[in-house]
Formats: sequence, C-alpha cells, structure tokens
Amino acid sequence: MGRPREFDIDKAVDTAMDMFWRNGYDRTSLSDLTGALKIAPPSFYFAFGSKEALFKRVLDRYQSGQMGFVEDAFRMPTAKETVETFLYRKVDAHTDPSHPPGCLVVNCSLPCSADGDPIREELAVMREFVRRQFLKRFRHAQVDGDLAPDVDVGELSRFVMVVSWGLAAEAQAGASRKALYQSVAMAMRSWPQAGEQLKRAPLSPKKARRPLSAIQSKRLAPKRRSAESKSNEVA
Amino acid sequence: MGRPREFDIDKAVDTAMDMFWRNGYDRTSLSDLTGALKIAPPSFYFAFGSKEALFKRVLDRYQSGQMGFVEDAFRMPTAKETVETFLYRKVDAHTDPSHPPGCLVVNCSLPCSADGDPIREELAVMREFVRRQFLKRFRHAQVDGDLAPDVDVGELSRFVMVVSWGLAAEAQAGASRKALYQSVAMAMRSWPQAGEQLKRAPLSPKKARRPLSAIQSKRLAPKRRSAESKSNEVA
DNA sequence: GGCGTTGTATACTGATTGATATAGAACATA
DNA sequence: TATGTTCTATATCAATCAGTATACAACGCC
Repeated sequence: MGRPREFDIDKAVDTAMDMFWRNGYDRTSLSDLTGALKIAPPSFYFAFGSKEALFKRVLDRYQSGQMGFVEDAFRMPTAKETVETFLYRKVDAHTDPSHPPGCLVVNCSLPCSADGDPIREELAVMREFVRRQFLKRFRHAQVDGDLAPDVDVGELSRFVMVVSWGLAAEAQAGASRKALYQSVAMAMRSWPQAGEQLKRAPLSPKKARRPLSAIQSKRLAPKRRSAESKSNEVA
Repeated sequence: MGRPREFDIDKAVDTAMDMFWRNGYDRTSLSDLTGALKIAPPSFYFAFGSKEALFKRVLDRYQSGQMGFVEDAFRMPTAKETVETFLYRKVDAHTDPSHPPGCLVVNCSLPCSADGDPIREELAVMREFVRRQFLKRFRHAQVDGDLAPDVDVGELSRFVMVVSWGLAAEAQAGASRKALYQSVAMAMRSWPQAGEQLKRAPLSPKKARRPLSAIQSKRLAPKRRSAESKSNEVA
C-alpha cells in the first residue's frame, strides 16, 4: 500500500485546530501550519489537499468533539433544561484551559463578509443551523406543554443565540468560567413563566444625540428625548 | 502651504471604515484601500502613515460617531435606564442599513490572539473599558439607591457585556433590528428587582457525554450523567 | 522667476502568501 | 529484483503583502 505516512494525521488536525482557534483562519499561514506540524508543504497538500480543506476537517472535528454536548442538551426533557444545559456546557467548552479561549466558529467567522468567501458562508450556515434547532425544540415544547403557547419561539431562540455568542465573545476576551456561569444564570432569569406575557415596552427606535459632556455625571440626565438631530460631525 | 490634497481625507476615513467594518482588518489589503480611495500608495502613506495608523483613526471616528450613544446612555438617571438605552442604541447602530451589519470592534477583534498584536491588544482594551464603565455606574447606582445593595455588580456588568457582544454577533449575522429589540427586552427581564437575590443553582460544572443518537428525540433523555468517555474518534 | 513645502505618479522593494514541479524514498505485491 | 503506489524533500512558483525611492507637480511666499 505504498509508503506509510510519517506523521499522525489526527494529531495534525488537532494541532491545526488549536492554531485556527487561537489565531483565526486568515492569520494562520501555511508555513505556520507546516512549521508546527513539522512537515513539508508537499506532504501537507498530499494529506489535506489545501488549507481550506484542512479547515473544514478541523470544523468537523470541532463539531463532533468540543461541541458534542449540543446533542446532549437537545436530549434534555424540557426546553428550559435544554437551553440551560446548552449554555452551561458552552461556557465549559469555551473556558476549557486545554484549548484556546472562546469558540472556534465565532473566532473564525467574524468578520464573515457577505461577498463570496466559501468558508465564511459555511460558518454562517452553521450558526443559523443551531438557531433552527432551538426553534424546532421550542415548538415541540409548546406541544408537550413545558413551554407556554403564547411564547414567541422565534424571539426566544434569537435570545438564546445572542447569549450564546456573547458568552463565546466574552470567553475569548478572557472571562472566567465562574463569571460566565453567573451570566448564564442571569440569562435564565428571563425564561418565560407559564401564562406570562413576554412583552416589554420598547424604547423609541431612534433617540437623538445630545452634546457631549463628562461621561457618567450623576443626575443631569434630561428625562426623555429631544429633537431628532442626526449629527454627522466628526473630527 | 504647498500643494493641496486632491482627495477628501474624511471621506477616505469613512470609506476605509466601511471596508474594515465589512471585511475586517486583515482582509482589507492596502491595494483594496488605495483602489477604493483612488489614490496611489505614496499618497496613502503621506496622508495616514501606515495601514495600522489609518485603522486607529477609523476606530476614533467610530467611537465618537456610531458609538457616541454610549455617552448618552451613561447620562440616564438610573442604572437600568442606562443599560436599556445602551443596548437598544447598540442594536440601532449595528443594524443601521447605512453601514455594514454588526460592530466594527467585534468584527475586527475576533480573533484577538494574545500573542502580541498591538491592534488586537487595543481592541481588547476598548472592550474591557466599557465593562469598567458599567461597573462604576452600578456601584454609583447602589449608592444612589436605584440598584439593590445586594446585587453583584461584577456579575451584572458581565451580563451586560455578554448581551452586548451577542447582539453585535447576531447583527453581523444578519438579525433584524426588530428581532434584536426583542432580545434586549428579554435580557432586561433579568434585571434585579429590589431585595431580590440573584442566586441560581448552577448546574454541575462538568457533565459527561452520552453516546450519540437522533438529535432532539422527544423524551428519552437519561436524567443524569453516565461515564466520562472522552471519545476522540475522527474520520 | 526662484524657493520651500506639500501632495502625487511611476515603478519597485524584500518578504510572505498559498500552492507545485520534480525527483526520490519507503512500502506491498509479484 | 521489479513494479505500482504512496508519501516526502528540495527548490521554487506566480501572486500578493505592506511599504518606498525617486522624480515631479502644485501651491504660498518672496
């Protein structure tokens, strides 16, 4: 069967994952990779085909490995437990000291310019996929009866995603597991109670800018809006 | 006073901001910039010094322009109104159709590898600065009496940041203003009521993986953990 | 006009990007 | 040993990266 490979391809994928995770896709160059993997470019291309193909392989491994808890979460008996499990396990994954902080997908998907990059597109699809899973789960929960029928499931799933990406961003910035646990607990306080309406009086969509002064002065705030002056001044 | 500049330097900064915002710092090349600005490299370097210097200038403009609402928020009379204003105005900024979706800082700061990049460092500092502003504001609010003294202000400020970055990430992914307004309203449901304890029973820090099966099956969830089988299988 | 200053145009720098051409080395089977 | 296949090493590819050297053009002022 020909000459045997002289490096462990799984370990190579793990090493590459760590590098992409820590530095993003663009900032991880081919020579970075071949240097860390201690292989020459031809071996790299023979084994993986291209940098992009390796990255997709890394994504697969990430999904089935570090993100494997998602399946567990969706196996919980109630929608609330599903979300709770999802968020706590996500904090665990993003603050696990044996890996770079934050989320591989988030770290690599921002910015995800709309103009054509296939990798960014795929990452965007992955993000949207999770939200749809929650949507389905919540609809199911309304049938099961563990989620009130008047709850806006679109709204709820969106909120879960907001918190989820926020946790990833804060984890990447260095927030501790404990601190993010507290944030999850706080987010779960918003969970709709039975029969409770989710409505909130929204603020006015646009509020005018006021002339600047000292930030955080104690009580000189004009109570409500003034005029709609879209000041575009800059230096 | 020498030869007059043949292009509008403020418009150039705006154009550059749009490009960085949409594609990130790394993916915006010098030739992209000089191409869009319709100037030759020497003019670029004469005017801005370097790509990095231009980016810092863009950041300043962003802070005093699109992010100017932050000052307004911190001028609100109560901590709750400050947060509410901050979050709603942030949604406005990140879904403003006259700019790329999402947050310039977030889009450019992930990944923010710890190893030495000055730009990433600066972006990280900017992120942390906002959280400290909230910390101060909340401590002040406890003195003023509009925030219960038993509230953990560190926890609260962290939560605000989680929601804030989450909104930015979802906006960047294409979420609508209306949808994010709902998420803000939902987040504000967590706001601590007077005299109420913020505690929540945290889940166990680690939960084992279970063997995979169909995602989202209705009610076959094994209630608690099984063994810690860290499966490292790959294709 | 001559001069100092300021901005622009052409053409190019060395370094790095992702990816290869060519050749040879290491295996299984014949 | 011969052969087909699989993997690796040296050396290099064109393209692009951020940034410049040099020369010139346009202004205010003298």
